Amino acid sequence: MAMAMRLPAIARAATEMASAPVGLRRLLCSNATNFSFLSPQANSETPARPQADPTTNLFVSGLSKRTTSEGLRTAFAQFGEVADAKVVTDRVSGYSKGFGFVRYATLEDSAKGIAGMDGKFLDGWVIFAEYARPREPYRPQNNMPPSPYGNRY
DNA sequence: TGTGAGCGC
Repeated sequence: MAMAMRLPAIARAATEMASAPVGLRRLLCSNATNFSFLSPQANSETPARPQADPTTNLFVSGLSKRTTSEGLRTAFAQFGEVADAKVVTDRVSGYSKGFGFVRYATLEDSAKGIAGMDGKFLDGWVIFAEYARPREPYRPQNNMPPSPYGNRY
């Protein structure tokens, strides 16, 4: 009886925690060093917005290492048209880094994707779906060693 | 334990 209660209770707790806003999630998932509710201006204003601006692009974390880009696309495709889905993998080992990106065709779809997938289970792991931050500008790695003669010809 | 927070090439 008691054993039968264990798994559902854990699953429920995980889902509840996952359904909390991202800021609160950080509080629940880690031993927070910053108790912002003790701060006077915490209620009036939140200086740093925890959530990125809405985009068609989603950042998905908490993925199982076994989840592939195809699995990611399949899971998110039930809530909208997925234009692109990618699990980020380590270049040398090929293993998943445990997070990825899903780009929907429209903003409406991406909103539905978050609502439908955030805090849900995928391959046995509770995943987090949120709007992705704009990708860092691509700068080609300049592997040229500094010339002893300087950069002038 | 591809040891688990994160933002990709």
